[in-house]
Amino acid sequence: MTSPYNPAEIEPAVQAYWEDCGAFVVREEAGREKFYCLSMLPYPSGQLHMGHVRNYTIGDVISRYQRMLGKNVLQPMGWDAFGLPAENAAIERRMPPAKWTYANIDYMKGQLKRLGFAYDWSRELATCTPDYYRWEQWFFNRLLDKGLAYKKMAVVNWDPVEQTVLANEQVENGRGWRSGEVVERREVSQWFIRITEYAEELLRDIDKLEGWPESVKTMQRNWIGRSEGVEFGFEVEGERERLGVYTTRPDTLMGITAIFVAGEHPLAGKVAQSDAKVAAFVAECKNAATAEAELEAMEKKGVPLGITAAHPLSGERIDIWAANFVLMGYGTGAVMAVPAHDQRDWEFAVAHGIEIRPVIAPPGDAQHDFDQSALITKAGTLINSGEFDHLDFARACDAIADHLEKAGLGKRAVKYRLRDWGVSRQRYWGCPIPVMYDGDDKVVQVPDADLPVVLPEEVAFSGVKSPLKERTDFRQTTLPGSGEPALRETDTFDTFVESSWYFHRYCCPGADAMLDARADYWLPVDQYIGGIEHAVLHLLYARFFHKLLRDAGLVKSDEPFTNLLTQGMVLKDGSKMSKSKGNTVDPQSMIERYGADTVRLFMMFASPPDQALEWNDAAVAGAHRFLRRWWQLAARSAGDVAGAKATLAANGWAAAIDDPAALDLRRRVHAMLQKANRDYRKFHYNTVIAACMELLNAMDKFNPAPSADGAATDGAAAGEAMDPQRAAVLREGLVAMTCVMAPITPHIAHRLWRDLDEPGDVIDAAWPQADADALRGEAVELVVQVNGKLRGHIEVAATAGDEDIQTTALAHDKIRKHTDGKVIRKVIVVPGRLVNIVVQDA
RNA sequence: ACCCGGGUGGCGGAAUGGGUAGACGCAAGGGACUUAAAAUCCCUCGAUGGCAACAUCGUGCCGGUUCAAGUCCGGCCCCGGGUACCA
Repeated sequence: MTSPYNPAEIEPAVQAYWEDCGAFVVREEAGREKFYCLSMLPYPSGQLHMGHVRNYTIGDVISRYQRMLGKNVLQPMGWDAFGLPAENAAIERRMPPAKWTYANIDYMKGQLKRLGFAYDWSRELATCTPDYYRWEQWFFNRLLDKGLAYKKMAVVNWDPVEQTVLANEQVENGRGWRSGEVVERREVSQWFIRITEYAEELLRDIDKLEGWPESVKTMQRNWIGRSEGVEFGFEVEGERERLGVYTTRPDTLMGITAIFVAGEHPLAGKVAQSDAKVAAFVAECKNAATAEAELEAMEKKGVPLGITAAHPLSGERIDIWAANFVLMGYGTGAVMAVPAHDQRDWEFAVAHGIEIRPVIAPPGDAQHDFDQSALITKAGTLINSGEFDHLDFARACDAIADHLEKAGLGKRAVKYRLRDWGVSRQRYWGCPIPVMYDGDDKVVQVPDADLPVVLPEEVAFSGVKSPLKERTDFRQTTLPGSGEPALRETDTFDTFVESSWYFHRYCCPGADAMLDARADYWLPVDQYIGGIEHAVLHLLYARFFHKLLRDAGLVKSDEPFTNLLTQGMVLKDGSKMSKSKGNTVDPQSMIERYGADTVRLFMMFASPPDQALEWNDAAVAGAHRFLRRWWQLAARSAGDVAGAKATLAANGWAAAIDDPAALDLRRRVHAMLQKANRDYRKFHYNTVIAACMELLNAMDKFNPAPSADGAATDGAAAGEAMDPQRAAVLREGLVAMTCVMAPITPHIAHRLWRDLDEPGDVIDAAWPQADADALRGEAVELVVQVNGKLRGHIEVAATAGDEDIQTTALAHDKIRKHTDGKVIRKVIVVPGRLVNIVVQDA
């Protein structure tokens, strides 16, 4: 027990013990409360980075804590193994992506094990294995059956570096999320999944996600982008079809003084055939589309088409313009312009001399200068709108919408910003989309019995173009039934498809189906932990997929993640750790130097999980110092305390202890427990650790290390056995601290638990509760204020009444100094806290 | 522009539903031990004035509510993140 703290010896031994007894392998147990704790699975890039370590430490602390609360805890881990980096690495190293990926998984798994995470490795999965993706292909067949997956030509975001299509979610500021290159627009035949079919439910159910951060919910709401409005048409001279527009402000209908259509709008195209100026503008819009992203604020440009439309209510002739800011992809590609009440329309109108016609009076008596800006309000009442004058916003919208509907000119409509999910990728290293094409290029499903469509792993991979196109053994196949020749699809799925259901599959390892009944035992996930960067992408797709699975009868719940914790970034020198910035710290070197417990402790101590964490080498050493002091205190506090414990327990601890220092220490032990219990629930591990450090400082003073000359600095002389009562109280503190620290630093806790003669393993110890009796002191210290300023402290009996407290406070020397010669107006007593004496000059 | 966060010592960060601002740790300074260094231990550590006791100021800025405001209310400023011609 006197050996120095040596994590290099302790940690592998404890990990081997856990592995040998299958400590973290779990089964479904009917009637026992379950807890499914999930961390976002890593991409096997080669080695863990600090972001992973932080994410997985948080998940592990939560899992181990929940286990000590008595729950049946599932904490799985796996690999998001398909994706582009494997292809890049393959080109660089001239090895197949599969080989590179599996080698990385192997190495990173070793790193995770070295960190001591309590994973059930028997459920491990890698998304690139046919065992996994065959069910994805099977499910795609179900989506095809239901018409929820379909193929269409579409203008797509084309990443010129990655040579592939990107989803809208993967385009950031007009650039590819991974390549950072400006995205081009191309028309390609693509596979889509009908997420828009679920837009309403995905939006509505956000309200159920009480355990999610508000920020993430807001981002998802904005992304889905629901709006309510009216769709209606304008009669256009010389056109049979009406020109449809969509508006969320039908109340401003009488203020329309122009109509704007997109450059790609058919009407603009038609006029362009005979009008060179319009033709030039349309061409400019098309070219600008590519460069659009590069221009921070593009100039608002437009040309008149030289044709007019009839206002649906007044019949007035209104000019139609082509304008570069109207998007063909949203609404109808045409908008009504109300320059008086829309800032963008106002700017365009001012630049092109279009009439600004106010139809809303400013609220109250306010005046508005339409030469300065548009009047944006929903608070005014209508003017210049005939029969609709004097109506407020809500009534005007209703009345005008009713009018349009009755006249058959339009109808109320709900629109979403959300687009269907494009899942085709022109990449090799992904899950093959399980379809084929017959001689007429018609889509034919691969029968379930022929799944999986296996991706060939031994490939010569030299360039960016998918080797699948050249592999005739993969490409050429035959039609089911007839045996006629057919060609396989060579596109693969977006890797977000795999990561949308991996946590379902964790529940059902080895199932000879996509999922089985076990899924509903574990799901929904009780706690999900991951990076904020997935607020929309992954978390929206996963919610969507869960609903698809539900509607296929595979799960029962509506939402997959009950609670979500988004951890903050790991920073170094104020900016995010990244290879490109060259400010990374390798977790491996830290583990080798200090041990896993120190790295985990620092991660949890430096800041709360949802905030950014600043890496600090010196503070890591400080965390290590704490573990060493704890270890040493435990070592010199060993010895048999069973007898004293039994005596104290029999008589009631609080009543039986007569040593005031022991009584005080015991109060501190239980104060720590009270704080730890409260803060564990809030994920405030930094303050839990601070409370343990405080307790350690107190215990260190209670049983100090002998000084060099052999004499103890306080209390009993060195070598002399400690008073049994004191020893028992100290032991209680050490045991409590070991429990509380166990989820954070599980290796040292495991070893000390044994050394402290506690039964079983600390991973299964019952979570300790604070003893109210221990917290109740004989006396309490109160703060005394005069006019809100701190002037002194008094000690009163815990049972003292307000009268006594007041008398004691007023009698205090320092207080009298501040109250003498003054009139006492009021005395406020806050029980257990303070006394405030309000005085006034006489 | 809009929507979320957030501004507290030299630094990371604490502070139950208004109730001792700066817990805990890091860094720094001083001291002990040591031939020396490392390690360890002890002390100091928001600002200003004072030998000191102590006093005054202090949680981005201005104002308000209250016996009492980092915390609540109103108005601004700054930083981080997200979304943006969305009709």
